Amino acid sequence: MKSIMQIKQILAEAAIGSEITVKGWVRTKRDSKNVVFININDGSVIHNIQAVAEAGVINEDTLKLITTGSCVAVTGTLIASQGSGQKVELQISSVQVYGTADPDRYPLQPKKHSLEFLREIAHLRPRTNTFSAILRIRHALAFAIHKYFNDNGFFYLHTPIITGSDAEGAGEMFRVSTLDAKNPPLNEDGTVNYKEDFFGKETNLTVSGQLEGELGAMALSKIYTFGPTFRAENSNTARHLAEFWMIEPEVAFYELEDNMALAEGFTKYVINYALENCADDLAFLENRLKDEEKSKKAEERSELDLIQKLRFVVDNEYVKLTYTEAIQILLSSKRHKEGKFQYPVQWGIDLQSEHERYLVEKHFKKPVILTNYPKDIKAFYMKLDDDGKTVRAMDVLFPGIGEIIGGSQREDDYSKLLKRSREVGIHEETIWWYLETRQFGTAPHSGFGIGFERLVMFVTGMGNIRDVIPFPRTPKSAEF
RNA sequence: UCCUCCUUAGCUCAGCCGGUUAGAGCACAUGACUGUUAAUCAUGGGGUCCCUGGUUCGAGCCCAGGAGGGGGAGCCA
Repeated sequence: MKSIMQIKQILAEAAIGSEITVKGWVRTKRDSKNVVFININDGSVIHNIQAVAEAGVINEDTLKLITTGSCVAVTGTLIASQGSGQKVELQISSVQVYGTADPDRYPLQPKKHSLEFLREIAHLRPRTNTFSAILRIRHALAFAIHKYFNDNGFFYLHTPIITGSDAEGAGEMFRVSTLDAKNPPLNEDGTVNYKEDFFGKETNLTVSGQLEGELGAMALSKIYTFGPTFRAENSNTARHLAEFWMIEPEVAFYELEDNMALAEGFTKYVINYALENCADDLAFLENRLKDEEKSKKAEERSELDLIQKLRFVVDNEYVKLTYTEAIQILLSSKRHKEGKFQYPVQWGIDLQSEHERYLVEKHFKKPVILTNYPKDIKAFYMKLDDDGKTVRAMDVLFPGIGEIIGGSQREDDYSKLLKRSREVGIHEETIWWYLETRQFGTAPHSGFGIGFERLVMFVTGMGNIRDVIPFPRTPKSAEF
């Protein structure tokens, strides 16, 4: 009996001489008078398998249908390759064409395409080496995240996607409604009457599962969320999506220091997992980046190759310092003294990208965890420090990506939390359920959020977040 | 949302000071080739110069408006 095997399996374990059927998509076909070569990829691994046929084995009509992008099933015998590019190849005995791909219309050619062009054909780009590698790494990272938390006693908590709370303050929200947009029911004062809406109130897509995550942590002690998150911000950058995936651990009895250790251990684990399980894909992306760097000026080239860079993060301790210490470093920097920062540096400012980049990429040259920010530039739920000026916040900054994690120890004192929420204008009737956790068995606890796509960007070395998610959603763009 | 750059063949791009019939490489088609590696060689087909309006004897090129995209900033993850 012929076995259907994935190319990954064949290359790893199939015995010479075995009869095999490969099913996949044709990358290239090369033929000469006596022999034809077909390179097939099935997405299981970055490598293709080369199938070979002597002239006459495949009839001419079938051969014509085998073009770049077509889908085929090839049956044959695995033999040692005479060529130098591969160890084994499939000696074809029969070919079935599942689906043709008209070369005049199929947009993927056996050549390099720009990432911008591939974004316009997002329905086909997973068939390229670059995107299949990214998608495999994305999968591996997602799996590693669940594995890390599971192995460390965390429970996966599903927080709501549609939320009735509008108090997270994490950004603009997408409204969820079944009301007739052209003719909504109105109140007497002319405003929309959401009592008539599906849920009987205004609802939105979630911008964060954190508040609900805290509810879980107050029962299960260690939880994490991993789900889609939506922000209706008009952000047009290579680092923002309107729909992205976020991981948010929340842990009872953790203080800020424990939270920092969790963030460091977690990121190192998942990056190391990719290094150990995605070596071929990472090597491919590293070479791709090297090619790209050749067209850059020498001073803009990165000092480390992709894999070296990932190793470096895994092998070195993150720098930990307070916001106040960071401001001091910036103030005493040559760049500040020469007036080269575009934005002024002063205690109390929210650090700008240029400041974060200076700290991470120039000063320390490794991941940095900044803590204890001024309370006025951070969220209402962060625990106030004893000095009354700063909060127990932490941001993890990665080279090239910037902020990859934002987190904090949460305010567990009911009266302080209530006071702070009033100060920032959040009505207690909208978050009464959140406030109650501080009235019923409150506990010190901490957590953070990490943008999944930003992590995938860092691991793959991709420069645009639209290229690490299969179907990016950004302002003015929701194709596919 | 702001600043900035870009839009010419399927793709990546060139196109001089505004002047005849808009070019190249790759891709594609056809042919050649005794095992190729994004094969090679030869030949060939292929254009709404993003859209609208304007200036001009004449616009791919200049001007105005619009659309789409890239990079940077803000906001953040």
